Amino acid sequence: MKLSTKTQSFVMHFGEMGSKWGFNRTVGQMIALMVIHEKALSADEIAEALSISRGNVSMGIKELQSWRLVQVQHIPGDRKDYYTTVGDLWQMARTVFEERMKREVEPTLSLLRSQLMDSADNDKEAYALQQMQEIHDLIEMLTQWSASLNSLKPETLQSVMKLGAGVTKVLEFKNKFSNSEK
Amino acid sequence: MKLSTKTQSFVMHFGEMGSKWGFNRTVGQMIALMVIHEKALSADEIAEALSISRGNVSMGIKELQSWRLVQVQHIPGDRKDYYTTVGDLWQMARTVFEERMKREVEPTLSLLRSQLMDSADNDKEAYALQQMQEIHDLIEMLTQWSASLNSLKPETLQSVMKLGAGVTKVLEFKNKFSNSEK
DNA sequence: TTAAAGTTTCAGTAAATTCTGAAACTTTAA
DNA sequence: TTAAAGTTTCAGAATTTACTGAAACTTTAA
Repeated sequence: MKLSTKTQSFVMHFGEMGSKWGFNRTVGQMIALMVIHEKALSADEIAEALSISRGNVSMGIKELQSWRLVQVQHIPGDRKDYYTTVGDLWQMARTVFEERMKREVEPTLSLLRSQLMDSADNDKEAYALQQMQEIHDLIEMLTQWSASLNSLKPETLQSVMKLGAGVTKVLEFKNKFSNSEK
Repeated sequence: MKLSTKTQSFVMHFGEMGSKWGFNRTVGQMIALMVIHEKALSADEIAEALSISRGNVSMGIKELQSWRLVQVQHIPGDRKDYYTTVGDLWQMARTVFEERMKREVEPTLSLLRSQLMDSADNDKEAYALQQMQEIHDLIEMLTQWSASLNSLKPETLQSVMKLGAGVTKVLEFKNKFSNSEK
């Protein structure tokens, strides 16, 4: 499988960025390849297209499956496994977001909760705990907010986003209305 | 400088998570230390508290300055540099968000734009380009939306967040209103 | 102006992560 | 049942990233 120049640089770029997005180079390349390739790919095709070892592909697929980004597809009469991305791009973006929250935020929330269980021994620690409390509250708020938005259906979410900072106007309006109601 | 047990585990946790958040272990520990320590710290104090080399602290400070998270503070009659976090925790969260967008998203947007400049040579490439266009549009929408929210003042942003998925109700209401106006 | 105190840099080393490839394991058609 | 095709695992090699510590540089008080 030969990649066109444009395809090639797209795939390589996702490799470079991969580490910033929570996976390693080859995993980044793999998901990029699957996204721009309409048909499902076998592990061998992936290895060939990216010039990486068969073992590495297998590791990468496992990783992408743990991210819920890739799934197996079977072709009748062919016992090979073929892999494709799960859902459309919107769905994938949501999934990546959810998984990153789970991996990057949840462990911290749970550490903070346990630290905040008991109280401070001295002034210095009191300040530290106060900061931890603030961080906890902030993260929790962001988490709940994003979870509630993520539960909207794509179209709705899209119109909310289009509104942008315009929400505030709607907010003011809502306040005015609910006041006049009383 | 000796750290209490709670402080210690907070700092170490930020070290572990650091890599998932875009910096390395010691940089993560450093920012955690500064956040829970009320007074500004000298490089030597940081090195001692974390048992890391002086050179490493210097590197880490440079990194945190490039993230706009840490600034120098001078104490009259003392020629040493002391370091503190920039702004309150809300401000820091915004800054981290902005910097991560800049580092994790902008390069991809710009690659996609350049790829989309010219057209496809064949069907396979046409599909690839179509996917790239979709990714581009999606990222751009998210970017603009988050930028517009980030421009709100903290209190406003907070009430928008508290509203959560409730925005949709307000949205419907707004639609009804603007229709009846016409 | 100088020397002591403070700060930064960076070459080399250490540690962590990623990748390869061969061996072990699994599946299925004959 | 077996052997060929397909798949997965994992120990060690390669690569990348982080860290140390000593040397170079900068600042300032005398």
